[in-house]
Amino acid sequence: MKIGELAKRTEVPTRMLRYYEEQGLITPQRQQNGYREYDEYLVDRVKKIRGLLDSGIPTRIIGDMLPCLNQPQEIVVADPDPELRELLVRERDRMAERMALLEHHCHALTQYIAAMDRSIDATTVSRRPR
Amino acid sequence: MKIGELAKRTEVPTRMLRYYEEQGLITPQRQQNGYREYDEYLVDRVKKIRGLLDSGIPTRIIGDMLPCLNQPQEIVVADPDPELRELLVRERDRMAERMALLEHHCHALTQYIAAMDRSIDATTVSRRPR
DNA sequence: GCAAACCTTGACATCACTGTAACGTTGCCT
DNA sequence: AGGCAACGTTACAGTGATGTCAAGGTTTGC
Repeated sequence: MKIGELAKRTEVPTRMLRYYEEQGLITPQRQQNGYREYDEYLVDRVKKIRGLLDSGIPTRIIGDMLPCLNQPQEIVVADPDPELRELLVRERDRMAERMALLEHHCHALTQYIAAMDRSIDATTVSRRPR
Repeated sequence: MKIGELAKRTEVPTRMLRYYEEQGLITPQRQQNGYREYDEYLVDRVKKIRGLLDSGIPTRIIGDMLPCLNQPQEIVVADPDPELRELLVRERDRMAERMALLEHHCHALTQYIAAMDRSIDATTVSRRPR
């Protein structure tokens, strides 16, 4: 498929698809006219890349991780590089930290919003004609 | 306290403290010699800023949110600006989304690491002298 | 009084986008 | 066949948060 279709299916703008290619995360074929030609399996791959970037993992590291996350179901690791394992553990722990933080701020915001709503309520009530 | 001490206590590099000031998130006093002088309460504030930035909130929006999150215990909202409420809800929802994503990838990574460990185990066993 | 440690501003670099300009290709309609 | 919209291409510039470094002033400790 061409870049536009992939963009639609992954909800990742074409601009970024080209960027990921520049960063070596995907390497589509080329048609004779120079258009990029994307294989089906890249749909999943792009979604994965987005997820990882959203989790704060830099492209450089994503490049190392992608082959790992490609494993379909039964995960069998060919070459259990201990250095890569270290990297993955570190990143996972950082993810966990970020989650905890997010949770905290999420909660704080929710409370504040609730307080705002109560305040709006009160204002309405006090303004009610008697 | 001076910028170095604040940096140490918050684990935020001095570069960033100056940047946050540039963005209007903190406004320290100045000593006669031009050195920045930070009040105690800024320690918490800076930590909050970091947390929010780590959650993916841009400084522009943090500026609007900070007064809200400052509320000590009993949250009372003076001026319940509905536009601000909208903003907060949007950001909170985005936070929730990001949390879900993080959780998913965290889980995937954990599984992969476990698979690596099993693989290492197997290798070790198969290599064990009989 | 001198060096190390700290502070100042300013400039340039990086990373992940994001926008836009300038231009080529394809598909469709009349 | 002409024309035009939709789609593709590269290339360069800008942004936001951050890193790094240079050149210089201030403080502190020996």
